[in-house]
Amino acid sequence: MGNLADRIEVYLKRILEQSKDGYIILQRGVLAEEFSCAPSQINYVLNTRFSIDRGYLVESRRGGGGYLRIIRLEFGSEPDFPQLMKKLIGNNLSQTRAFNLLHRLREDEIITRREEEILRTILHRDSLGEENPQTNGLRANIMRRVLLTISREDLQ
Amino acid sequence: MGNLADRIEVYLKRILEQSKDGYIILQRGVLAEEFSCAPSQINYVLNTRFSIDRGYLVESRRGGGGYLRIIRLEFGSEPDFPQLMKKLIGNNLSQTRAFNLLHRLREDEIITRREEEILRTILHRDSLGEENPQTNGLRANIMRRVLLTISREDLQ
DNA sequence: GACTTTATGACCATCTTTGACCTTTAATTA
DNA sequence: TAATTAAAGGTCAAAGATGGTCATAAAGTC
Repeated sequence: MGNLADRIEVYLKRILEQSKDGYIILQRGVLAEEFSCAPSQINYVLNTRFSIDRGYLVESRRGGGGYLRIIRLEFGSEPDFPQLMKKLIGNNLSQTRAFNLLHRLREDEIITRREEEILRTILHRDSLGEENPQTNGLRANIMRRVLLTISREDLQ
Repeated sequence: MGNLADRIEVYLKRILEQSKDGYIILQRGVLAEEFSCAPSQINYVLNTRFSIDRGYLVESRRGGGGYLRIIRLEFGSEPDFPQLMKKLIGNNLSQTRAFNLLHRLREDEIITRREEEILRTILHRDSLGEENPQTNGLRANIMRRVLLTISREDLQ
């Protein structure tokens, strides 16, 4: 965790966890100031660590009184999360996006750490073959079917 | 044992021995610096001394804050695990044989029921494509990599 | 001397960090 | 109130920081 992006991620997740409403509001400039970094670094963290695939939504507003709002999307209670996931997966899934989705499933405790590692192994380029439309299609296919499996009643 | 590769190997194995989680994290550049050698020498050591056949997995990350993670596999004490795996799986694995193997792993309590179902889903024809030498090769590849993953000491 | 193992360096891939420039919105002013 | 200014946040490309690969040289071994 030596790098800045990771530290900012940890910090944001910590206060997000403490917030009771499932979201936090903050200012980009202030946060950048606290970490002594370029403001755009905050955007980098938001894009890579708080993406939709990872289960976060970021709203913002510019101008005076501008802000960032980071919202945690939990589907722990969502009964048809496979449906949502299906939308996220589509017919093409890159390794990066697949890993992000697994990250989210793990954070929501829908899969265990071991299951995440097993699935990462399988969805890795080294298993499926170099990244191209065909393997990305295969990856999407596998991911969709896995979600159906883990949402089976008898496996809860 | 006077050569560099051997000395690096001994060093890494010593700290790996002391680690309680079965893995260590370090930086390639730093290690190379400590041994006053080319960074690629570290890769040489990892490839020749910390290969899968010898019971290790190596993960890495590039860019700022990058690192190497060397993970010990459980079968470290079982020296012919790779041999066994070759015999069981080989370069071609039909769906039927894969399912039988999963069943055995489940009976031996090496994987959970849920893990078995997930893996069945993935190794099914409907995921990988109709049975042919190519998909059977892919299935074998996946199976092999999954077995290695669940042998990771940090996942026990 | 031929073969194998070890070591290096040039070049590549990926992830992070920064800075210059842009857009949007609120506050102020004429 | 329309125009202007100030105060946010957004984008993107380039530079920086790692680790990976591969051909080749150097060193050992038989």
